Amino acid sequence: MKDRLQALARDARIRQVIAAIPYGCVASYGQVAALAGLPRGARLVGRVLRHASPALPWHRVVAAGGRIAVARSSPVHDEQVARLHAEGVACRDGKVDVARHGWRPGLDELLWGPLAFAEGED
DNA sequence: AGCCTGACGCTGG
DNA sequence: GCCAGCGCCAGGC
Repeated sequence: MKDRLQALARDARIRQVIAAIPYGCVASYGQVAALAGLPRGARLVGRVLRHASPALPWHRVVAAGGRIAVARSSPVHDEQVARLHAEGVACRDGKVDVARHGWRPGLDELLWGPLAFAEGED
């Protein structure tokens, strides 16, 4: 039963990290996982996103290199591109310019409160 | 217990 | 720059 609780805590951390991605920025699955304390948990982030509430800024999570993770043919893909575009993040050929919109934690967190969300739990 | 699957990531051709 | 392979962590059956 404890495993179950740990799993929930894990997912919660992941959701919190995603929620912490600033408007107009994007973070990779691996980055989110790492910030959640799960070094090789990129796939877990994907699992969470699949079940997550639409209230989460899921569109700010992209694959490595700024690539939109879902298939270009998928309606979800278009949805994500639209949402990103809405906040000023341009998508070129299913990709986001990470150099320009990539989330670089440390700035905000350093100023507003260092990853407080990624600690408390456990 | 074992095998398949996945909104991933990295290396190499 | 696209595709194939292989590694990775969990969950569903």
